[in-house]
Amino acid sequence: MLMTSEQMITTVTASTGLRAELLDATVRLLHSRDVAGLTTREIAREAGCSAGALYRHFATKADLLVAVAHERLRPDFGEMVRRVGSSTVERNLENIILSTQRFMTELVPIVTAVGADAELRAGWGRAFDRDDIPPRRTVEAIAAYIAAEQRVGRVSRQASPLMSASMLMATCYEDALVQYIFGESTHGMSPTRHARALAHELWMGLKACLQNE
Amino acid sequence: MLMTSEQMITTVTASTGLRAELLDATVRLLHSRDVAGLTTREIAREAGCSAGALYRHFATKADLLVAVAHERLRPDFGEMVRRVGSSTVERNLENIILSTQRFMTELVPIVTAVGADAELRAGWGRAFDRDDIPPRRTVEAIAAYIAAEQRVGRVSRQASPLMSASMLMATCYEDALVQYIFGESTHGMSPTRHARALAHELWMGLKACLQNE
Amino acid sequence: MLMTSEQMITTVTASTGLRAELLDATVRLLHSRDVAGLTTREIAREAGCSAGALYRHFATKADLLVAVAHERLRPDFGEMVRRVGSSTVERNLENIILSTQRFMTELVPIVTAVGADAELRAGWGRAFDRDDIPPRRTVEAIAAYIAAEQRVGRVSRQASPLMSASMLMATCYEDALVQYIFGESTHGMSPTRHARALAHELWMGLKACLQNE
Amino acid sequence: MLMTSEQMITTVTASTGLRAELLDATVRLLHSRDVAGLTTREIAREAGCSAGALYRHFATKADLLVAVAHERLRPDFGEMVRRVGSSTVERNLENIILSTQRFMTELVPIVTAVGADAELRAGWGRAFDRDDIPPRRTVEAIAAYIAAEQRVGRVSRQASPLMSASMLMATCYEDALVQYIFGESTHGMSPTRHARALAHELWMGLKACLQNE
DNA sequence: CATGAATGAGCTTTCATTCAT
DNA sequence: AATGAATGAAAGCTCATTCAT
Repeated sequence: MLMTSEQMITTVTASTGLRAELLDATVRLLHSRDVAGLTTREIAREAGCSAGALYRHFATKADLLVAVAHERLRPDFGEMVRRVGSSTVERNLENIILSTQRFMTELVPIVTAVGADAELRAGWGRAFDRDDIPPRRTVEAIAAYIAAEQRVGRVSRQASPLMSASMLMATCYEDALVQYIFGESTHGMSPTRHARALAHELWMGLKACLQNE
Repeated sequence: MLMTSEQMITTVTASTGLRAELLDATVRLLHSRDVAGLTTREIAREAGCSAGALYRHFATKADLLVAVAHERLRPDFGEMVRRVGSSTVERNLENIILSTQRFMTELVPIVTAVGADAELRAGWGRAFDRDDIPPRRTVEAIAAYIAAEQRVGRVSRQASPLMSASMLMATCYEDALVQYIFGESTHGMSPTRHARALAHELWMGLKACLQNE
Repeated sequence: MLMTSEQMITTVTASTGLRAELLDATVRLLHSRDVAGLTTREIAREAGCSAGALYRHFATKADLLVAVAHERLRPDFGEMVRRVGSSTVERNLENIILSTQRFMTELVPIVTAVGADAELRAGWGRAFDRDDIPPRRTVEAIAAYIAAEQRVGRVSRQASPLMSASMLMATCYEDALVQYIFGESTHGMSPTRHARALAHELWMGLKACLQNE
Repeated sequence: MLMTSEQMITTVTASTGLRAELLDATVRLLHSRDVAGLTTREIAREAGCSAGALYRHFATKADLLVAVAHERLRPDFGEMVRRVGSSTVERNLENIILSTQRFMTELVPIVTAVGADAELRAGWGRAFDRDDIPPRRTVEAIAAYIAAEQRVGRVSRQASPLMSASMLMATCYEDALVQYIFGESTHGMSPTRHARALAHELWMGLKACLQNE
């Protein structure tokens, strides 16, 4: 089985330290769609500690959000590769999309909050290796699956795993973003239907004219 | 000819009223990539009026930004349909992508700023008809082109114009967003190369096995 | 006549603008010996305006204090030179000392407050030309008088006007500082007696063995 | 031999108790020119103990600084008197000035920090006997040397040892203060040249017209 | 006794908004 | 209608001090 949203993002264990409590509180506030309340004071309150306590664990607010990105936003698509060759590619893509959808629903508020603040943006820019930014990691994980299918002959040689993975991820992100802002998705589809439609469309390109190869 | 970036976003008519001047000034500042500096004072200065004058035309800053979305962020892909049947589909897609890339580069800071503020988000949510939200309009414009090519037989009947248009738009948005936050794109490609690669990958899916149809 | 303390430091005109009011309020607080209360809020309150209003006139607290230094701490010893040749040198020195004493009494709290804050210190360091720092100006004004007396033959050719002026100023500063901190001067003398004693001692060095020249 | 800077300020005995360690740590940090960073935490860290441990020895930070003044800032010019009659007075003065310069360089940040805080100022005011404040002690030590030279006939009877000592000390203090705030001395002289010039000028006054006595 | 996490008041600064002119 | 000075409620962050362990 593919993992659930929680598993993808973080194992929400009973946070022992205040540090973990603060990370959790931040994610919780971010999900509450009330980014205006994403103040250090509010985060501290949500974590059940004082305003100053936050700064014992994170030098700046930017650092806290970088830590959130590092420690709470690391999707693990590792299991997917094991499904290579089994089921159908289209069906596997559909499952990957469903997982990515859930992941993006959680990611959007955070990315939006960081993107809107020049300092946080710069903080993230600095915090990640040039070659290890989160979206690349996600894309590469998905691309790895597609490339594997390509190797076993279930995906056309002409397809670019990276571009297709990129389209998959981007479409899920955009859908989550539109839902975040407008309350409904671009195409009034349910997540399930959207996943099926997207998987189908991607599969069209990936199979290409396999019979001709 | 494809339209320039400015044309895509708004017809910069000679703004007569102060109201229009303020909307234009806001868009201009938003383009300068400094969303943090998007203060009412700065907008007023850019529009050449006083801080207080702004409030004679917009009750709040949120209202101003909603108006910007309504009246200044309406991309017009109309011309694209005229290219149906000419050149090659892949080449036309590439041009559409190049335009969309530019559009998204300008859109990202605005969407990010709105998305980060609960009040602005709610404002946008209220300001647009359920069936007329901006992304849908953009997607539909692109889908219209694809559907037209489908009708003239240059795109596979099995392709979904809407889903493909959606992937195109989303991929451009995501690329612009990553560049906005991390300074470089997910795949170290130049916009031109990325446009070509994306057009190619989309074309793989759209042509499908045309010869079999 | 030598000018009074107020004249030396600033003509306390009825402050019209808020800017002047803020400068005055700052000087007033500084004199109140309660440097802990030298917060922007307190300064604003003393000036009778809101916390934010201060920042319409000064970009930072450091800038405000630099302005205080520039516009409120400019002693004018110009008149002294006119006394060259008249009265006795010792008597003139005594008057200069009395003025300098009053000046230093006002200067000490400000210099102390600035010196104690790394940022303010750096601000002052930047605000003044390398060759035009306040103490140098004061010393040179006094030295100018001594040099003039030297030219008319009432002070020994062997004396260094600059060093003597420096000793005069420093001694007055030190006396004011000790009084500021300990409540009484280093030598339990009254200002008047101290001025006389200091003038006498300086005169000892300045006349040297005039009869031998 | 004249004593070194360390000897002048405090005998750095092997601090056994934590109390002494804290006093030493404070002096050390004060010397590092970063008075702004003089936090209780930093002091504790420098002393190798925890933040809370400090409060077992000193009720407040103010108390700690008062203790520092009492127990660590007692310059001892005692050895100087032994040089009476030997070398030349001017040369001896030069050496005294060099020592005083070093002492003042270290004293300035402390005095500034104390002077800027009303509570610390009051603490120091209370901590010292009216007749035993630190500057008086320093002045008297220097004056003792001058008076001794006076007794052996190498300094004019008309000179006031106390006033001259006062000028010497004040000039050194002022020089150190200006250097602390503005980064360079009032007269762009090196400490060595300044010491020579000051010694010379003082000597002018002290010798007076010795031949006439 | 020592620890160091936690407190919370207070600091400088920003900015949407108001209102006397 | 327009101005722009003034407001004042936050914001992020610091640090002397306390207290359960």
